[in-house]
Amino acid sequence: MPEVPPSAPTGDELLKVLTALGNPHRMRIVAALLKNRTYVSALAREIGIGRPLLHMHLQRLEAAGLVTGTLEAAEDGKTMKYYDVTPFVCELTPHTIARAAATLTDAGADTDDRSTHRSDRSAKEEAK
Amino acid sequence: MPEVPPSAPTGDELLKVLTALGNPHRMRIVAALLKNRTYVSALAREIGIGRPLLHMHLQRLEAAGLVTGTLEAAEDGKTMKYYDVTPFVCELTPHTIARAAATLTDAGADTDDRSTHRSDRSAKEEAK
DNA sequence: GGGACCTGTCAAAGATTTCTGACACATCTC
DNA sequence: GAGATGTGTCAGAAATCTTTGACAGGTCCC
Repeated sequence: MPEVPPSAPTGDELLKVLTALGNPHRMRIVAALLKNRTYVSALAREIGIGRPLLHMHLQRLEAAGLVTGTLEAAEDGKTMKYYDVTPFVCELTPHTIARAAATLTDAGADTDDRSTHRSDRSAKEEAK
Repeated sequence: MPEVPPSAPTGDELLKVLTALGNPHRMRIVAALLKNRTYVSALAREIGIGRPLLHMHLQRLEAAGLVTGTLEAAEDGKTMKYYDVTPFVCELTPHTIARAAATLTDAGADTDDRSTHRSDRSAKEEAK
């Protein structure tokens, strides 16, 4: 989905993007990185959060394909990890969502369909 | 943000939309409602989840302005709540995110800026 | 009245996400 | 070596989200 030409994302891809972006810290991270790329420690100071926490957020964003990190050696020999934002484009409309929802993997849950759902009294029927 | 002409959403609005959409069930709900509007109980059966759960998800979607529910009286006198999807449009790009992030309220947290952050040993300095 | 629908709400359990404080390792400078 | 910087990881607490079962009310039909 991170490609510049807006292609139809699979359900799981879009879901990952949405959950990645649906967090104030991560929105600010994208904003900060768009303004100017930096390395982890500097970014942590700029945003005002701890480094382990930022690390986790960056991983989430990178897993969704929204940012990319590269290890680079500074002139003084220190290795630092610089992050850049991916120029993603994603149109969010009912249609887009529906299209994506059709290809949702639901990974991690039962993939079968035996009806063991319902909760109310309106459940005991339906077997007849 | 739910307006048809894509206006710039505030940070909190966009955040609400993203967290609302970032859930497989809610994506399927939007998809199902786009195909044809229904009432809560029928939708619960169609999606295959319990009614109280669906109720919660619908509330979340409605709070984000993505769907709207209306109580309607059927011909036989039963009152049922029909839901429709709002024709929202939302362009998701680094720029959009950055723009929204600038107006993030961060409601529910400290709104001041006294530096009580950082975690590593790399924190004890910075005051000098 | 009893049964089949509809609506809503609540409390508690379960599962995830978020956050923090260590820890370990590296290089460069004094 | 000590101190300041950078990297990464881990375990556990804290907060949030998701899910379920039970309960409340309503109308209609036999």
